[in-house]
Amino acid sequence: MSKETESQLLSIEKAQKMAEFFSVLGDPNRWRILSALAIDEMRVRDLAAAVDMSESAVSHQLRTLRTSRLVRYRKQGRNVFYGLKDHHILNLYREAAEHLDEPADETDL
Amino acid sequence: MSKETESQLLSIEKAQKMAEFFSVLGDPNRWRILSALAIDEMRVRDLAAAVDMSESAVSHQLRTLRTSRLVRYRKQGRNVFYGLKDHHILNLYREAAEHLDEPADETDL
DNA sequence: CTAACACATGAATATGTGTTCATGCATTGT
DNA sequence: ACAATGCATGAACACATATTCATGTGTTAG
Repeated sequence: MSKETESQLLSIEKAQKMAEFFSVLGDPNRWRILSALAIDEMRVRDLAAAVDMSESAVSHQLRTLRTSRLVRYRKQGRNVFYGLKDHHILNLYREAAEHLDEPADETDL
Repeated sequence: MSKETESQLLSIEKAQKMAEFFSVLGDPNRWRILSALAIDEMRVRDLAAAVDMSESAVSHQLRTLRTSRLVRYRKQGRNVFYGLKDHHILNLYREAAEHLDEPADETDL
């Protein structure tokens, strides 16, 4: 699917990596966290309040998001500020939103 | 995050829909199936052979992909030909591949 | 120094998900 | 008509994953 070798069967390894990445985006609370961070940088504690989750749960999810390089963080004293890492997440959101907005036709049933 | 209302906290419902959609792309075998269909339209049976899965497993996955409107199908006698539905899947692939190709920096650990 | 605070982490539990296996349903060939 | 083919589906089981709870680490306030 890359520029030159478009449309080849994905290797098991590459398919696995794709799946692992998209799985990270397969959780509603992670999307809520990401959307909150799209507004502004935030501390874990404020993030937890914003999305109505326990600080522990948020911290666990942030670890996942860090591993996938979707967020960055910055320590300042005993606070840790998180923010979005790059533009890819926004592009993925837009692309998916477009797809979801398309009307369903009969063949989908 | 839409054009005008960029950067608002995602509602639980919208976050849920996003997550559901991305979850579909969170399985390696579904990516293998999609990449096979990117090459050409295919029957279930050939698809199963191509990705080395049982026809039943492929059929189950195709159902998921149909529900998400990622594939279309066309019946011809007792055969059913599946194909990619639209361009979004390719754009999502490219965007993710770009992200995965970016080097990890120290703050990710 | 000590207590409180902000966050991270590990273990355990509950819930979700993908495959297999068995079976069902059309359609085609003889 | 009957058997075989191609695909779909439901139940069950195995495995992954998200939250909670308890605890640990580092930092600031008193």
